[in-house]
Amino acid sequence: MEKNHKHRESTSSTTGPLEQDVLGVLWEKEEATGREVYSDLKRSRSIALTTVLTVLERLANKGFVTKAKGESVFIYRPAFTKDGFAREVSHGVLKNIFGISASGACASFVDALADVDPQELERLSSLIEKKKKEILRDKRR
Amino acid sequence: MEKNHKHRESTSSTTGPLEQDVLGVLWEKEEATGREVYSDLKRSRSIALTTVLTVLERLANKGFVTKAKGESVFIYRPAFTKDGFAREVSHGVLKNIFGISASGACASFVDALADVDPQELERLSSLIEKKKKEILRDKRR
DNA sequence: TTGACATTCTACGGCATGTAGTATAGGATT
DNA sequence: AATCCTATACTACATGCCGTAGAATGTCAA
Repeated sequence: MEKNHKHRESTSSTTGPLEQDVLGVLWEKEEATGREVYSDLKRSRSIALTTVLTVLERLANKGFVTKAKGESVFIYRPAFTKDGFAREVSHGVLKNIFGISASGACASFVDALADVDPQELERLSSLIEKKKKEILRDKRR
Repeated sequence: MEKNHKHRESTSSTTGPLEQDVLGVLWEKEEATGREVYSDLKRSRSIALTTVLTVLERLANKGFVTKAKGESVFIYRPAFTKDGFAREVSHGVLKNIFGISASGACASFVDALADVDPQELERLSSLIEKKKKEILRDKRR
């Protein structure tokens, strides 16, 4: 029996809670050293500096943060805006769910969105319109 | 240092590719014995009966399928319709992503939907309209 | 009884994530 | 130069999820 083991494709590109917290700090600060992120997180939880560094490293490998050499230390920056990140992450997951049932996903999407931020419904409408036009344009070409 | 380890909350309620395939068979057949699911899957991949049974068991534990004793064998049935499943699963994911950026999630939602099933855009529009009216109505009351 | 089939138990490998100690390297200080 | 501090890298363990499946156990019929 061969080992297939390519699983972890449907829900890939996810991030754990800690990783998201680290990203949160970077979005807040725009940029930070590992130690700065550490100091920030330490305020609300018990954590070691090296843990933060490891997580930053992993986030860098995943392409979610950049790591640039500063004067004497590395500076970490988010590779995406919050919006961009949300897009990036949700795209894969959603695509998969749509494959199962687009209508089901749509329904819960609208519901959830209405719950969280009804104003956003308006914007979603325009997004759809824009997308529809985009598709038409592409088709014509 | 205490062990916290409650991770895997953000992207929980996910299912792997094989699990989804198994669900797919059940949706197709409405109900099936383990062996039936196995026979079906075996047509397109090399897999053992017990593997399928294990997966069915896990899906039952997760609440995605029901397991009922039939005449002489267990009968497995989907606990949700495809739509329901898509709702269930996307709810958790979306809630998390909305927490990060509602607008980002919207954008990628539309993108992903357009990728998979452009026709569905139309329906999404009406869903939104309906939702907006619903909100208005509720407000007036 | 024996054998076929159903179901459960147990278990391994790999990967993602949280967690962090330890080693190393490079610059500052004495 | 010897020492020390800090930044970073390396290494490693735990846990949980998923794919995978053999082995043990149970049950019914010929």
